[in-house]
Amino acid sequence: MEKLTKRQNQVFEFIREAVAASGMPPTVAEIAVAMGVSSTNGIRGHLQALARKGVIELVPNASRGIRLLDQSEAEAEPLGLPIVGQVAAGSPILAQEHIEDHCRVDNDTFHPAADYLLRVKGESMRDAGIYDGDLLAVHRTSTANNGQIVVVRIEDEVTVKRLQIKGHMAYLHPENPDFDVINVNMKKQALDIEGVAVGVLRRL
Amino acid sequence: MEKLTKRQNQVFEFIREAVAASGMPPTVAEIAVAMGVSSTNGIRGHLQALARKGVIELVPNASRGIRLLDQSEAEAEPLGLPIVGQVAAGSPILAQEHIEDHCRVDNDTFHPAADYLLRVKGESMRDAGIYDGDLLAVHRTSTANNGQIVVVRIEDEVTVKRLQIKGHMAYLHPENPDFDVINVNMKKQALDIEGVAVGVLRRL
DNA sequence: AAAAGCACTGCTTATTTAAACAGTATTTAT
DNA sequence: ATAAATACTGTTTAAATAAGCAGTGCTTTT
Repeated sequence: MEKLTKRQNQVFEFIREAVAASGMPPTVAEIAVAMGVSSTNGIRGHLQALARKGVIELVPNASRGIRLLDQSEAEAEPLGLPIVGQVAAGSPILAQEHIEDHCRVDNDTFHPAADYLLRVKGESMRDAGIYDGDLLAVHRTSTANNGQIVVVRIEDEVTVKRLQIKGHMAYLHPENPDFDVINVNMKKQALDIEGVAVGVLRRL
Repeated sequence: MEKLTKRQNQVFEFIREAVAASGMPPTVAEIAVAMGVSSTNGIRGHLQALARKGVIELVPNASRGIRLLDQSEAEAEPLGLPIVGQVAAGSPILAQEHIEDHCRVDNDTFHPAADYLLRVKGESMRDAGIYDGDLLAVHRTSTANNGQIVVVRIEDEVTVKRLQIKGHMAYLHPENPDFDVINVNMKKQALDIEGVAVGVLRRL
């Protein structure tokens, strides 16, 4: 960005202060008075220079037609919760390569607190209001109660289902009649609970 | 604070949107065009009413002399998005008394950005994956396209439906066969679009 | 040394804009 | 029932405002 002259900077600062103070941009005449300049034309040059240098935009023939363009420095923003996409077989859910993005959602939005957002694949939980592409807020835990929607890993596959445990059998219920219940004999097969669902976030 | 009429609310909303979009308040004539009113005088009355009710301040003889007051959550970033519950007839959706709570969700999680979260009542949008108690992320706007899920005000009632406009008829489609389509003849009944749904947030 | 840019004065003109006047019809409150 | 507030149409006027023209010094760059 081209540098402003000292005077241009004064004019720019005045415009910013005026907008902050009164909620509307100043007129050219108001700037002239504030700058101690007797002609509005003395200011017009500055405005055109500011517009050319990209810090403001001038709206032709509009009163107070000065638009501040924010070239605000990117502030150090908290990353928020990681969005986890496809999980490769055998690797931890929160491995770096699974993190598609971040979403600035406060983790205490949910109870218990969410640790990450899992992008849901498929329609198997449709009737629970969880659709393909939704972000499922997940609280990491290795224990869950019957009836909770859980993120589980069976034979290196990660899936989301409603949990029911009876003795050594685990039944993973989909919420869609087109899908079958998955039966897991925990004496023969490993069933790892990765977390419980604590919320849903969908972008329309 | 004294409640606004429906029309006054529309005018107030437009001013807010205009300030946000262009960085300066609109002229009376611009508001008149946006409201579909042929005389600026039709708007002056609204502005004076809004000033009397304390939501704006009018600067005499100044072009664009409209100052938005009530900076409540204008820069209340740490609070996050307001959660709006039951909306009383005739008052702005974001009126203080409707705000149940806040949720620290970054508004650019959604596109376009969400302005507030509306707590959904009833099951009429169930098959769109929007359930009773869900928080609907809403972008404030007074215009929407066919097929979008919108927040509308009909006869002072606020409701969420899928929008379809054909000529002077508006059809508000529920997403649940147990509910009927609402037909609104816009020549007879006012239909005010309060915003479009941009996301869903559910706490399990 | 010349050219370009900066920072103005002073004046004029056209457009934008707020605001006032004079009405009408409808709704809401007393 | 009456008054007040709401929600306008249509026109006019004057103030506010942007923008153009023609200059004057001064400083910085080429």
